[in-house]
Amino acid sequence: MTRVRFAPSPTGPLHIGGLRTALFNYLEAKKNKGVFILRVEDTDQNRYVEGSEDYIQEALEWCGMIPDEGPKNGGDFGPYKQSLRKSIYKEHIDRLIQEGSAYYAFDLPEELSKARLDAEKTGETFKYGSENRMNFKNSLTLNESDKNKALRGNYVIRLKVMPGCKVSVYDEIRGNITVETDLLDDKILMKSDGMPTYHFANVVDDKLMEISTVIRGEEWLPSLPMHKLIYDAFNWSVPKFMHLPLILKPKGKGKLSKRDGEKEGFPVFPLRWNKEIIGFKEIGFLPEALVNYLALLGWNDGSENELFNLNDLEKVFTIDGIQKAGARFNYEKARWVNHQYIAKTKNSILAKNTLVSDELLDYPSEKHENIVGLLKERLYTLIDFKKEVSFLKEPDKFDEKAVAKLKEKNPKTVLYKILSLVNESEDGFKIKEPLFQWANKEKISFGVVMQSLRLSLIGNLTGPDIFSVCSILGKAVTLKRVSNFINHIK
RNA sequence: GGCCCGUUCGUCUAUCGGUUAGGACGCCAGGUUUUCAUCCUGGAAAGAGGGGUUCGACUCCCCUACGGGCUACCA
Repeated sequence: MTRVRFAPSPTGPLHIGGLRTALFNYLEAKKNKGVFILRVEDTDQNRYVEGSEDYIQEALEWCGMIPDEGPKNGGDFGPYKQSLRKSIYKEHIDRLIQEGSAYYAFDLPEELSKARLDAEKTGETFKYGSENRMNFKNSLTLNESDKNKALRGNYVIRLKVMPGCKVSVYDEIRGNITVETDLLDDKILMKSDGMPTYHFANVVDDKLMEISTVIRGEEWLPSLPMHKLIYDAFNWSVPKFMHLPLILKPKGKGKLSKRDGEKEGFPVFPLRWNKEIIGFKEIGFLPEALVNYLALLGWNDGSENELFNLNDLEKVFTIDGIQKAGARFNYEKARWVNHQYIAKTKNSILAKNTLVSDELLDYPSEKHENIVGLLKERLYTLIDFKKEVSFLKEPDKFDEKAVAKLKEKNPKTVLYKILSLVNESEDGFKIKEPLFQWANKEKISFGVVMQSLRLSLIGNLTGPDIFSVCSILGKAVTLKRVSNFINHIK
């Protein structure tokens, strides 16, 4: 049974790096008809941010990735929030202490940071490990009575790493990762507030929740051998591991951060987080498009196909398609993918999206789908709709440069002809053919004809097909705008 | 600094020892369109460097360079 988990920390809004990790977990689960679990890793109470748990759940739901088990949906392996599992961690750490693979340490944080500074001065890296653990205050060095006294105060519990060995762990994407235990720290497993660290909680929960494959970001690769040591200490078999490449900044150095969005003008979060920070949803991305683009960042199916919705992905996803190197985020391409999805989406569905429907409130609903159909192929994001739909409003100003140019070509006869054709036309405004025939006969260039029409109706020279615009505006409005324009150029 | 991971067009990528190194975004040109956009056609654009292994290396190995990550009582 494939069981995978997405395990974010509720320290703020989930950003697209996390969302992609969730996606690959989800796909691995669905591909194998397995279970997708959401587990909230809230072991750091200082960094807990109100609202982020809900945000994570909502973001996953928006993308169509509903957890099979999790804090909201429940499940047989709960609780799914680490802060609610303290007794479980306690029980397990006690076992390690008893068996001698973990020990209490009483060093003050100040003492440790001083030791760290001292090491830095001599150009060395400080490490609390097998070489020097006997120089510190811990249950290995204190006598029984001092130890018991110390146990009444603050203490942490550290993993006792066996020196002189090699640890090797297999990663499904990268192969074997090997490290010498001499290089490893005696990592803290339990903090002085009684909460486990990530490393410990992660191993215990993955085991207890029967996770078959751990899929997470590459930033965890260096601690993988240490995790293996914890599994070993419990005499547990390890799950499969897959460490995903990171999403990098569009330009410059390093991985994509929350700041990059503000700087470059693109979202890094799926949904709005607060008043200032909007997400892909609010800027007019379809969730399928975001999911599609995120899947493409660091994965491909080996074919030349690039368009996959979540359903397609569930079928074609394989781990051999996952890239090893980090991938730069490219907003232009993301927009292009979104453009493809918008153009493919049915008018009726698009018209219901609030970014679209809000712009259509003043217009008769029977025309909504026509308007959407006329404009959707021009949109890269849904907020573009606001600008595109402005032709419905009477132009408040004209492109005077274009008007001046047009005036030289004596457009009045054209405009009066348009008026009369529109007048004669009953519905549908099939004025295109007669207008062109007339222009041809009168030896008036199409340019003048089209510019007259466009300037009078919209006020400038860009926009969707002008005869469709006529048709949507209706007879009365069209007549009015053309007449107004005739007055304007007097 | 130490450790781990990586490296094909500007970007995302195909190639799994023998290819004119393919596609996509972006860019440029042409076409369709009254115009802008869409759309169609074409173009420029890549194997980090150096050693091996091999009849043959983008592909396998080593070194260097570069990039990324980790190095907290954060995850």
